[in-house]
Amino acid sequence: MNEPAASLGSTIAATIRQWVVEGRLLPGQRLSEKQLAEQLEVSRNTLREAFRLLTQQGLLTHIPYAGVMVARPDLAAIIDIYRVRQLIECQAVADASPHHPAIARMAQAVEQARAAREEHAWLTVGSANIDFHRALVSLTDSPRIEAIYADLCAELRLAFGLVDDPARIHAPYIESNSAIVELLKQGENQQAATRLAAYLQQSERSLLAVYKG
Amino acid sequence: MNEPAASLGSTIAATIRQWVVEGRLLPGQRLSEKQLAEQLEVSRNTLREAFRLLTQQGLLTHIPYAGVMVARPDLAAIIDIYRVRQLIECQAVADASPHHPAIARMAQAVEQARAAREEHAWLTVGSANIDFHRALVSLTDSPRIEAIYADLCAELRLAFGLVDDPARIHAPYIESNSAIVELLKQGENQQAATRLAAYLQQSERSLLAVYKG
DNA sequence: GCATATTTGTCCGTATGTATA
DNA sequence: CTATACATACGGACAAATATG
Repeated sequence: MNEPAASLGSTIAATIRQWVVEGRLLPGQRLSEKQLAEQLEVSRNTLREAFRLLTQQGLLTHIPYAGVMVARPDLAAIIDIYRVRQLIECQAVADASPHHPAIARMAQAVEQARAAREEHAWLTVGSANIDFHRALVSLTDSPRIEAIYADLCAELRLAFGLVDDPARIHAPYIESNSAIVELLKQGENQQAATRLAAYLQQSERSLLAVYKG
Repeated sequence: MNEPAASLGSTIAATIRQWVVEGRLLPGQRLSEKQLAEQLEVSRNTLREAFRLLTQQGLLTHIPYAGVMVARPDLAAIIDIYRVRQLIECQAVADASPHHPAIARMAQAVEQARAAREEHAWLTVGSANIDFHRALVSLTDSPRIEAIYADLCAELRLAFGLVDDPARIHAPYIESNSAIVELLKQGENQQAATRLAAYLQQSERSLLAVYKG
């Protein structure tokens, strides 16, 4: 009944995952087995297990006999990620009950984002925005969809990593998120879904704009 | 420019995957590392890599220091799988263009199912039904959604494996599938989605009924 | 509750195959 | 084309945890 009792491989995977989303490892960068194994003080076999997990999650790219590298999301990947987000999130909102407990978590994330914006803590604003969408997805009450979305978020953070100014990306959407919460509470699911779709489209556009530069 | 040059681990994974969907390995059955490694004539490390891949895909369950076993989908898992199917498939149909090339593939799958039904080849009927839904999902033009759905199908086959009579499960839905294709061609997406939702609900019910027995 | 046997987890050394300089 | 560096795969070894008596 205690913690998952994670194996060393998954622990290492979590570490590398952290490095990737923190930007400590950059997209396209090659990861040497021997070098990383020495640095993390694990054997190559253990490291390889971690590589397989992260490759499956889309964070690393594995080319047989050529090694693994940090995935480099291209334009097509970003478009695809947003297509999946649109499908999952809009449907989640459309089918939501006005009394679902996740709505409270969404409201809480909005408040956190507002407080962080006051202090110009843009990194926190970004995290709160992600929390908002994660809570939104949990409206579906589906463990599998939540797991899929978690992987998607990791890939997205990889893409966001190339963006220098987090304020531009996240800050303008706080009020939009707040409006979605209110609409859900009132049972106006269709309006909420429309609003969410507009947000996603705009977010995708800003991200794509950065990639063209 | 040649074949994907799959690693041995993924080759072994494909073999085990085949065994699982064929019913050669039963849900809940424990897989001994040493025994399987000898049987497949690979080292334990290579086999473990295959285990990681399949565990990530939901086909195997891994408990640290207790080994891996074939996943045993419970009632909650089946309900969850159908929730994901409903979300993905209905949205795919709702947003589909009447001229999408995937519609032709759907129609083709319906014809294959009809032909197989004539010959009472129920296994082929089942495969054609799966092809129908796979084509339906490709309406989204999203590689990630198609990959997610492929994993979902593997889990579903695991659950279907416990069902003795494939005819009961698949045969009645051929005409329903055919109706969906026609509605899509006419641009009646909402009606098609409604019809699809009814099918999924009925399919879920029959599967759950078997599990209670 | 305790000791033992089995299985998994992890690591190392080595040989082979592949890609790249 | 050759050579080097690296990933891949193997087998064996020991440590850690679990299960069984």
